[in-house]
Amino acid sequence: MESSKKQTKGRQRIDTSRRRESEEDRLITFSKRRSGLYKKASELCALCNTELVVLMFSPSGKPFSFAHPNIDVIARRFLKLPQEDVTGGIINARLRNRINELNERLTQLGDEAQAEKERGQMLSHMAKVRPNKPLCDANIDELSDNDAGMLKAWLLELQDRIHNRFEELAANATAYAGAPASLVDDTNVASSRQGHGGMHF
Amino acid sequence: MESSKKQTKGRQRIDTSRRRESEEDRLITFSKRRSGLYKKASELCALCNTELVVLMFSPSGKPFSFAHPNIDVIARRFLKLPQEDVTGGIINARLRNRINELNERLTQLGDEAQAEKERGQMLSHMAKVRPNKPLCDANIDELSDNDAGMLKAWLLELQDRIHNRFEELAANATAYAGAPASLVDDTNVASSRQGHGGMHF
DNA sequence: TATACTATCCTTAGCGG
DNA sequence: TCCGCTAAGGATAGTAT
Repeated sequence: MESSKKQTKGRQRIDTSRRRESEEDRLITFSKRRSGLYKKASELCALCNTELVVLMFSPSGKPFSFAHPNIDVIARRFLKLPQEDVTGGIINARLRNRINELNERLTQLGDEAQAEKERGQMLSHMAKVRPNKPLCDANIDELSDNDAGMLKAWLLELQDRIHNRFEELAANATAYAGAPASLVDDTNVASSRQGHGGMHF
Repeated sequence: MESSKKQTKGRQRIDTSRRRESEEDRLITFSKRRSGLYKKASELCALCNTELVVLMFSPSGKPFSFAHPNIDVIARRFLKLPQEDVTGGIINARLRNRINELNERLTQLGDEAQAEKERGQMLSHMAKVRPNKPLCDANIDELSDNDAGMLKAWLLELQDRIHNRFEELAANATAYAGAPASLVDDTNVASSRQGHGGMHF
């Protein structure tokens, strides 16, 4: 057949240091690369027995997270899939996508407007706590060159930020969540914990 | 030339779901893939204007971290490199390695034995705080399926863990650090903060 | 909006210095 | 231990659905 014309342009080079122009492009790229990052993270966990947490905010301000190696085991239990692995590996592509979905639902407790609002609240809170220390993104690096005391101070600050963020999220979660907490059987969840065994961190 | 024999075997397929057998292999793989993960993270930050934190523990128990997009700017400032980018991009391979080194030094405040000791202390502490909730790796996923209140509880627990870990690290840091904190000019660092401008998270 | 496809670009396993 | 090299494997930009 003379249809030797390429079906697609294939992957094109982009400047990975420059922000994507279009908001839509940014969202698509974020979604794809977030999946890629999760995969890399989980592979690192599996290959090196590493414990790992990723926290991030999407371009639209939504929080996302990934945590730990054993997430696939938990996901199987949650998804009511058999624990034995028919593929011979720990995880396949489709299941991984399901896991990513779970990770996303895990932290999508507020909408974009809410996230922006919280961001403003956190900034003002931080200004109150340490008015002479702006605590910009740089601090972790700048502080690290000093001593453990300052690193500790930064971490306490980070804890405070996280705490306040999720205080807000928790306060407004009922309105956002599809079902109230009372519909979930807590004892059922608690009992399902016993079979896990491995405890790290 | 008849020397068409391959110089190396090139990249070989490995099972990314199975732990590397050799301790040395695990360390090498961890080092390489940690760099890769940092690169992916920084690209995601740059491309999508995303704010991002990665916390991880190496196979030997050492903590590592990566934070935020502007890390390269900060690293340049810290390394006393010119802010203008001669390569046209934000960052090149060599500089990225320097940044990774900084990230590593940032969190390498205790040796392996110390980390193990702390781990034990944290576990006993956690057992005291919530004796009926083992708080295994699974919790973040299990809790997420319930409601924001439980997610918040998990995060508070995580804060507690981080807090205790770094309380210990801070207490023992002077003995480990190469130089006492007084050798570092804090005012110099503080003044260098002003030029940063962007403040996120 | 998320998923599938594919050509192309990028990452990295295995070695060597 | 960390650096660089090479080639094979893997991730993904653009596209269509």
